[in-house]
Amino acid sequence: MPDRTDSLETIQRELTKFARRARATAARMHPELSLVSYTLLTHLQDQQGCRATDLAAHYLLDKSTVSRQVAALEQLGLVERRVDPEDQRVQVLHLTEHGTRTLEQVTASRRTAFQQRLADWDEEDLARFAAYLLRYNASA
Amino acid sequence: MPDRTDSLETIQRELTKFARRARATAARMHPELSLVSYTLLTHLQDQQGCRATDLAAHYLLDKSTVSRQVAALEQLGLVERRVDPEDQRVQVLHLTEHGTRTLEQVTASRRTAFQQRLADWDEEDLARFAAYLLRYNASA
DNA sequence: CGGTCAAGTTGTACTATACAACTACATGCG
DNA sequence: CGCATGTAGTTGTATAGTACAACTTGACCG
Repeated sequence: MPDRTDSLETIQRELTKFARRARATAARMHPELSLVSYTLLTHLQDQQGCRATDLAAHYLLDKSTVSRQVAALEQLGLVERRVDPEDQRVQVLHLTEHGTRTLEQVTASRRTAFQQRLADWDEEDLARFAAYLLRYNASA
Repeated sequence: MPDRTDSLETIQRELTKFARRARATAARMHPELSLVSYTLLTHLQDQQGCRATDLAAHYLLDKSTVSRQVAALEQLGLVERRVDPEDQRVQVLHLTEHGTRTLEQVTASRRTAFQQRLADWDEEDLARFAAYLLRYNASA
């Protein structure tokens, strides 16, 4: 078995390799929805709507970045803003019908890509890999 | 145990989460060396020098992108070009002394960050996680 | 030799991003 | 109440990274 240092080195190298490719791959797969846009939409879906500030905090993005991303998503008709009646400063963001459908399509095709890529993994390895990734990300 | 679909979903979600954060984290950690520059330098180190075209092919980047990255690294004195005597079109890229030292520093501090983050993982989990990442990336 | 191919550079454009300055609204204290 | 301070979001500006297309230079083959 490799020792601790070897494993750390490998983890670092392979995660880096993955990160480098991810955006480009995502962009090629879905020219219509960047990795960032995609994750913002999934967050809106999971949270059933949230504020721009929440997105910025959750994804460690500047609020100006989120503001522009949201503006673009709104232009595309994927997202809509509803002013919070409790606080006029706040815009609660929601997926539109079109946004929901688009997200479903992209999610489906991403899922297919992952399925193919992991087709020859057995169920136990998949479960363990998933658990490790969760644990890793949770430690951030 | 989660079923196959659950695991695939988790893997997809967690890898995406990681990818989204990686660049920003790397940038904060090492303002002097972006994730891309860092990986280009490590490739030069591993390969003991290579051509710009090789970098482009390996990292799925356009040759113009690599050309500019390399120009920047040369400006910083991290990389030098040596025209291949066999073929005047080719520039073989090498780390400079300064490049080697800078890369070592960044690598060391990245290693420390990973060590801290994975400090409470036991050796077996690390080895397995490393193996899964290797296997995953190899399937690309 | 001349045509075709390969390596690399440069022009141009676009996206994602940050930071700073600003507007609009909210809230709480004197 | 009314101003001070704080929060949500937008806009101006700048930068990095990237792609694609057009170009230059050199290699190689028939």
